[in-house]
Amino acid sequence: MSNASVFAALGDATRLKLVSRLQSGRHLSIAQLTRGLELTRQGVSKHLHVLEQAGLVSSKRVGRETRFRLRPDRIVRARDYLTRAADQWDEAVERLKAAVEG
Amino acid sequence: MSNASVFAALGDATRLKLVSRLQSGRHLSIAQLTRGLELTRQGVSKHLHVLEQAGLVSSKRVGRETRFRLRPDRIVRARDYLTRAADQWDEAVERLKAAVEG
DNA sequence: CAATCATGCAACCAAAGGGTTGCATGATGT
DNA sequence: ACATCATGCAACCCTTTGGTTGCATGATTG
Repeated sequence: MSNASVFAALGDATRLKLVSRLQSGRHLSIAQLTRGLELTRQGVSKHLHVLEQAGLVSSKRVGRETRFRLRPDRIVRARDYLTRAADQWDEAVERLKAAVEG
Repeated sequence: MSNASVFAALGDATRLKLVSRLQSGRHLSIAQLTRGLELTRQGVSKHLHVLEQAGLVSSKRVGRETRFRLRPDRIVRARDYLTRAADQWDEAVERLKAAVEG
């Protein structure tokens, strides 16, 4: 929900890998996402739940498997937050410079 | 250092507030940064250390106080990472669309 | 229907995190 | 010199987190 929880969800190497793998645009099952990670299926499942709680991912039951897909809107929101942060810093520094020179 | 540690550092409401306050562009002491936060000075000090370890902030001793300033380069790097993530997702979805239609 | 596959749920565990208090130290102001 | 201010360091505490194992359940396949 909040920006902090989105950043917290991204603040784990395993979860970043999951997000990266979901950038293929496809719906992937937990078993598929577990492939290649040095981690049990349940561990991966927990990470996916964290990503879902943060709104970065959504899930849909398809038969006996649960498919996950990326929700890029939250990523875009987080990116915009950082863009504004960087811009505000630039502006503040410009103001300070002007104040010193003036 | 890594992207994950930068996101992890940003994944806390208190640390986001500290970053926000440092966007003024000035060097602020721990005591100044503690003002207005419902938290002890030592708590704030720990958070600042986390931000510094992640490279989001740097510190300099000035007399009896330690001043912190923002290092926007790491923020920009994190923003660029999210930008690429969103772009790659868009491209992947376009490819999937084309494959379905074709 | 039986075997198997994908998952969820619960219990459990060690480690990390966020917070506090107490004390030591070095710089400032009177 | 003395009192004070800003900080660092260490110990401690409770909660969260990242990970596991074991078992139950619902879907698939033969």
